Order: sequence, then C-alpha cells, then structure tokens
Amino acid sequence: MSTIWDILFKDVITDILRMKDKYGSSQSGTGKKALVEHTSINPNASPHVGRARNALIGDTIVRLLRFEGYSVDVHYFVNDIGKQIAMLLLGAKDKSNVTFHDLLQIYIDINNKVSENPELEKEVFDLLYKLENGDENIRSMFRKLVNICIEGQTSILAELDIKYDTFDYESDYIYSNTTGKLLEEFKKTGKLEEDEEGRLVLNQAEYNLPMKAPYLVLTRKDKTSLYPLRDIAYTIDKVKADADVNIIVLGEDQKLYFKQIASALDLLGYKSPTPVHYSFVLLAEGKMATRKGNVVLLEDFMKEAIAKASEEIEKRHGDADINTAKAIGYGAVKYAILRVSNDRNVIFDWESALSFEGDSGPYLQYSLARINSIFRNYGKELPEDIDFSVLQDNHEIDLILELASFPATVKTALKELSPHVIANYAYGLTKKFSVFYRYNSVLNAGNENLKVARLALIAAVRQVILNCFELLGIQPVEEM
RNA sequence: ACGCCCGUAGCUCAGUAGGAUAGAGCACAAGUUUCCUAAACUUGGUGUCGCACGUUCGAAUCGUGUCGGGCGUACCA
Repeated sequence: MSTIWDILFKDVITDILRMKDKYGSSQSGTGKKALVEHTSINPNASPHVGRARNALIGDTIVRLLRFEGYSVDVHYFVNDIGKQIAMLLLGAKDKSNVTFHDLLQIYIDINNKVSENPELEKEVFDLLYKLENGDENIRSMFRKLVNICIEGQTSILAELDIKYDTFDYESDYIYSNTTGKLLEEFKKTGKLEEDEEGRLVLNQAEYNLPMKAPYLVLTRKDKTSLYPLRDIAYTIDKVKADADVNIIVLGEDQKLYFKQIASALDLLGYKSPTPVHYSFVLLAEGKMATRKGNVVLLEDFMKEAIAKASEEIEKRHGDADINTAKAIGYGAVKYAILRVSNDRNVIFDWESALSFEGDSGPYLQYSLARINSIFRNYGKELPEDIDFSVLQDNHEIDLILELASFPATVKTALKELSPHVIANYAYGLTKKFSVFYRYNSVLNAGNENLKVARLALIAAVRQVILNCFELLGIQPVEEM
C-alpha cells in the first residue's frame, strides 16, 4: 500500500542523508570561477552595523557560490587614498601611538576642524599631491595608518568568520601608473574632455544616465586622480581575471554611480560586474551618521549579543562557555541583518536585534540542539532498512515538503542574490520542526518502525539546518 | 525639480512570473512540562495590503497618478 507520501519520504530523506552537506546544491558552479568584491569599507573607523550589512550579504553570496561548486576569489578594495584618508592622516600625524580605536574620534574631530577652518583643506590636498607624486615619507605614513585601520576592521569581521582572499590597494593603481594609461585609453575614444577648469572628464551623454550633467570627472585640475578613475582601473583588473561570475556588493547610494562606472567600462569594451545593491540600516530614532557619532558599531552589537547569550546560558546551565555564547550571539547578529530583503531598509533596534525568541538566530540553533539531544539519547547508528510508509502525520508531511523545497530555495537565493531567502527558509523549516517536536515523540514513538523512521526524518532536518547554517555563516551549537 | 528603491497587524518583517478565508515574530492575555531541552508549543485580531483610479473572471502582486520614507542627480569616495 504505497502512497505518494511514502515515495516522497523515502526519496527525499535518502537523498539528504546520502548527499549530506551537498544536499540543495545543483553544482551549477563546478569547474567555474567566481569573483566577489564586498565590504571595501573606507579605512577611517570601526565599522557600524550599516557597513556590516554589506559584508554579511557579500559573505552569504560567497557561501552560496561555493556551495554551488564555484571556486570563489573574495576581493576587498582598500580605499587607502583620497580626501577622507588624507584628512584622517592630517588629524593623526601629530599624535603618537594611534590605535584603531582612536581613529573614530580623530575622524570626527578633523572633520569638524576642517569645516570650521577651510584653510586646513589646502593641507589635505597638499598631502594628496605629495602622495601621488611619489613622496616616500608621506607614502609610508599613509600606508601605516591605513594598515592600522584594515587590521582593526578585518579582525572584527574575521571574528564573524567573514574572510577575504585578496586585498587590493587603491594607491597601487597610481604608483603603477595604471590610471595614467587608462586616461590614454579614454583619450582614444574621443570622449575624454578637459573642462574649463582643467579637469579631465568623460563625456557619457550617449548612455542617457539620469543625471543633470552626463560627465564623469576623472581628475582634479592638478591632474591628480579622483576615485572614479582608480575605481575603473580596478574594475577592469577584476574583469580581466575572467571569472564566470563577477559580483560587487554596493549600497544603494552607489546605484547611479555604478552605472557610470559600467558605462565607462562599456565604452572600452568591457563587460561590467553584476552589482548587488542593498538599502541602508536605519536606527529607530533616525539615520546613522559617522561624523555625528550616532552609530551602532558592529563590535558593540557583537559584545552585547555575547553578553546576552552568556546571561541566557547561565540562567539555564550555570556557567557559560564562551564559544557557545559567541556562536549564539553572533548567530543572532547575523540573522537580524540577513533576514531582511536587500532592497528594504533594516530598522535596527536593540531590543529586537537582541531578542533570542521566535524569528531569530538562536531559535534556529535551538532546534538543532534539540535534534542533537535526541540522537545523544538514542546513542546508536540508524539501521539500513527503514520503512517510511509509517510516516503519515500532518506534521511529518509538512516537514518533508519543506525539506524537499530546499534545492529550489537555494536556486532562488542565487538567482536573486538575496540571502534573506535562505534566512527565511531556515526559520520556516525550524518552525515546522518545533511543531512536529511538540506533537510527535521520536524516541517514544510507540513502535520501533515509527521510531527509526522519525529518526531518519529529523536526521534529514538536521542536515538541512546545517546546510543553511553553512550558507548563512552561522555556527551550529551542540547543546544550549 | 527629476530618477531609482521601499510602503502589508501597535512594532519588526515574509509573501508579488495575478488565483481560494493575506502569513510569521515581538508586545498583550490565557493555557501547555511526572514524557526526546519551555531559547519551545497552543489559543485569542478589529489588516481599507499608504491612498485613488485603471487592466482583469480574479490585484498585496500589473499600469497611471498621488502621499510618506530611503537613496541619488560631475569636480566626496
């Protein structure tokens, strides 16, 4: 008396248990290369949660691509040149032993000073001019400051298990005169013009971009480079790496700007990377502004999350293991940001971001911990032959349908480059598991056939939760 | 002023290649544990799916307009 459900249970569960951490992957990237650039924070201060959204989306896309079998090269563009970093240097150069955590205040102070005293701006540009024209002393001062920043920023992200393969320094494009050669290329297109002030600008009228003036300014009047020129040079380098997939994660403030870059690339015959845009993180009381200092720093969010996790663990188990507290706290941090679709603003408020109940990272981990607990109590290997026809409860059917839809979910997430698809799926699956768990005992199922069939079912659930965790960068927790 | 994105329950969010009574979490109230972890589960809603008009047998989903929020519109990066 075989039914459609028997077949579904048998096929899906056996597939999952056989394919393990590959279940859900269609291996569409086997033998292919992908290049992803994300984060690329200005080296001026500790990242706030808004910047973290870039890193989290980017990292999840990297994980999705690797899951699909792509060989992924993760790039970080270090913006170690330009007015902002020169200002930071101006603010820091008379101070000794500057550390990463001094930089935010220095940055805020110097911004205030310069806006009060425009004379200081000349010093800023003087620093830049010397830098671009090979002043070794200035150059090493910049590099030293930038490295303090990058080290500080990436160590915070590394703590969240977000890692990079390649750091590309923007200044290298000037030192190697790549920007100079690029200007020659643009000259050949006939679209490079010198404006009345002596700056070199690219005429982009033919691309009909929605802007008032169709010009991309590439240099200052002293012919020092502006960011777009360096960015184009860099982007061309990435395109030349000839990856099958080339992605860049950018805030929505870069939408139009990136179209300008893409147009410039098109002019030279290059295919531009695929941009993934996301909306900003807002505070309940308004916008975040680094210069005003009303930001939520990522590291503060992480610390609070660990503190909350430790507190919850102590409530239940006496003392808290720091690794477990980190896994739970960081899972909450990541999930709070990844659950929202890219094109919506994330409204950050401490209370819901640190909620460990319901639709949250810890909820997912808790489901996994419960499954682990059942297997610890069972203490044996599952038998080879399992009769799946005994599974016919509605809660079991809900679960198997959810499990069966995981591969399609991965495809959607990859097609739309939207991590929230995975986050929401993971919640939906664990919610169904929680309901199943409430109404169906596994170890006391009544008979051996039902018991092992349910064990196989939740083993499959466990595997798919683990696969979601791998994609979201959330650490599994054995017990909690 | 113009361009792009968003607007769904008190709050935070899913759901839009058109399809049946629009779903979660939080908050609030009441319950569930001699039984695999209660960070869980169940029950309780008064949603004009911002508003208006339109296309359609049928619209949260498509079109136009409008209001509100986010972002942008060469010489920051």
